[in-house]
Amino acid sequence: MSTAEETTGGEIEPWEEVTPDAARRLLVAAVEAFAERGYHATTTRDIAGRAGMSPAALYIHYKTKEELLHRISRIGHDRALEILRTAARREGTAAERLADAVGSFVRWHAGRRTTARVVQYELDALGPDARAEILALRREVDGEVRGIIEEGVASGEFDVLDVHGTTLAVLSLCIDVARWFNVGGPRTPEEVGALYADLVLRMVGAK
Amino acid sequence: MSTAEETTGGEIEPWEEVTPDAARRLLVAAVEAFAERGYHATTTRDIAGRAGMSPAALYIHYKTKEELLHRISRIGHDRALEILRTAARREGTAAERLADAVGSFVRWHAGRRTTARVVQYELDALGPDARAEILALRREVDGEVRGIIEEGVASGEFDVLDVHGTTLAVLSLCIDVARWFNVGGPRTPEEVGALYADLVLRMVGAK
DNA sequence: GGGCACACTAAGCGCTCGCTCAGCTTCGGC
DNA sequence: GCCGAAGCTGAGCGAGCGCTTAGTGTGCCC
Repeated sequence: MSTAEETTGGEIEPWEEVTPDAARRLLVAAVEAFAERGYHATTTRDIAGRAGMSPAALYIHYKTKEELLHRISRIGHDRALEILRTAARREGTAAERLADAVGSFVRWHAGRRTTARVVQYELDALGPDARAEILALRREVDGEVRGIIEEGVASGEFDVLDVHGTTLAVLSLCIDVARWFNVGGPRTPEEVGALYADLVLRMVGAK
Repeated sequence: MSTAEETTGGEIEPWEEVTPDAARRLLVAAVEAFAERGYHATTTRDIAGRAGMSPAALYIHYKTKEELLHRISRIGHDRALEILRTAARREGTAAERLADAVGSFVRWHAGRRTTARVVQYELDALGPDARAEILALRREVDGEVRGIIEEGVASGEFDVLDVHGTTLAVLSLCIDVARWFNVGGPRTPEEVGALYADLVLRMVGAK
């Protein structure tokens, strides 16, 4: 395991908002472990060990193992939403903004694959309250993409019959990258982002 | 919880190849539990309880909890491959066969969502040998879809620059249905299948 | 330099996990 | 009517889980 150094589309080293240092190390260790084995198959001893600490140290910075997942999920969803908002609110045609949104969203899912995996696939491990909070963020994510598509349809740029269904499909395509993308594989996050942006423009019938 | 009765595209009641009856009940219970909570969060007591048996009964029919997952994954992948092969080998243009493949594959992921969820998302819980066996089946799945796309490109029906990447995206779209599809939701498996078939034809630039 | 807040560890508690095993019931063959 | 095989249960073992607690080391304020 090496320190991650891939370019991920203008992102600074993440998790810097998590302090103190020991809490961040634990959180980064949890992201890696959850992404590798899943939340339920990860032990608190494993997380603490990866962070170079004893099992009990975890509980000084986090109340429970679930709080770690909640924090990761919250920060990850905030970041995902920020990426989409930036693309949605820039200047340009709907096609340009949709391509930008899909491209950067996919680059994030590929380049920060470990984080994205936890964020997208471990939602069910959260308790009802945390889950509801995260689901609200997901609806905002959906809204950003739907907004761009609706504008493209309104302006005549796009040819889409089922806006909701197509929005779902676009997000689906992006999110699933976290499942299959292989960091050591033949494709860079940039290449996948460019390919998927093109495919999505075809899906919406961009002129 | 009711007995599943949705139409799923001409499928007979599945798991009938699993005998004796008690073994099938346990396997169906395991599919439900794994799909709901995930493999690692499911206990053997839960599986046995759903099947109306004591915890020890499980071990008369299966050596370990992992063997249950392996059997489910194997049967599910066989079924998925069969669906794609049927579509790929029928008569018709590449566009017709691709639409049929995507439509029926999506209908299966939506209509048999619990099975599909386990099949697509619990692969990592398998040991190395079982995992390798399943990965070989996945390569065959990939090959069937890629084959149709290659034929469409060769015949001039499709306009695709990156065949491998586009194949990945098409499968991605289908598989992710198992993550978000809601049985009580507003869309039927048939509707999603039809929408996704149309989107995929757009992705490959079908004339 | 004494006292105290803070970050951390070693040890371990109570619990539940996957899985086992001795024994009970049922049933077909003769 | 007896017997052995097969299917299943009740009780429980050893292990590992999330988390707690008592105690230790360290650095800062005065």
